[in-house]
Amino acid sequence: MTSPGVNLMFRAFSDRTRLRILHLLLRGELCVCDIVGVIRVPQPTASRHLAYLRRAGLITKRKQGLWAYYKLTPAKSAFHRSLLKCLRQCFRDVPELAHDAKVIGKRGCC
Amino acid sequence: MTSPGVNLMFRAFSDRTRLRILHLLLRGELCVCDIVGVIRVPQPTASRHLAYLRRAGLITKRKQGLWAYYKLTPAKSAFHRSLLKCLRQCFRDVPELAHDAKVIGKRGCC
DNA sequence: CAACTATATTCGCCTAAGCGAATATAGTTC
DNA sequence: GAACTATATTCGCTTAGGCGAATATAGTTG
Repeated sequence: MTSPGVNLMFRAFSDRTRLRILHLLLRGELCVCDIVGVIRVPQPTASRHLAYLRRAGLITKRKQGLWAYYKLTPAKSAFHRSLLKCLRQCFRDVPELAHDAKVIGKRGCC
Repeated sequence: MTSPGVNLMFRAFSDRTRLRILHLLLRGELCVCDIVGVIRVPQPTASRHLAYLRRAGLITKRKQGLWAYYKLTPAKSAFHRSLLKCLRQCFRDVPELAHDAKVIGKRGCC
């Protein structure tokens, strides 16, 4: 009846851990262990949030061997594009995003 | 420790009723009875959501006599501006917003 | 002040969803 | 196939928050 999509996408952005994951993915594809290594959260927690983001249509998964790589879904609507812009703008308002950016700069892949 | 602001604002957008209220307010100030009249939700429900939106810093309240008028808070950050843009873009993705716009077009004030 | 009107708050109930801990799955390597 | 590694799922617990119904508050009008 009504679009669950928009609500679900906003909801996806409303959790701190998920916001950090999304923001990391702005830089491109990452595997789970990279994400875990940067945001320092238990691996099952990361997987749970990644599943949530996938359900919301915000990220896609690519499996290769033991690894799972995630990246942002390319925006397919004006709304989605605007949401991604919000994501970029968050940077200055959410302190841990700056921290994450610094940490991932210093890392190789897992 | 961490910014509750961004999370809270996203969360505020993730409820269907609140999204409808916010979208109505894009047109300017409205009183509670107007909102109730358009989105057809019990008055206490509307008040509850309005209180939520106020806590999130998204709307402000003006009391005049018996009436309470609400309007969008002017954006004070790039992030907030982007969020409002999302709000405008939602229009085509959330069917009831078009309906609401039609209904409010035909109304005088309460 | 009594009746009325617009708005706000409280209460009890129920669901979504977050977390840590444990466990399952799947692919790799020896 | 046994051990190992990366990732996913499940479980039990807890909190946020949605809803309807009832009630409270505050301002207005007679």
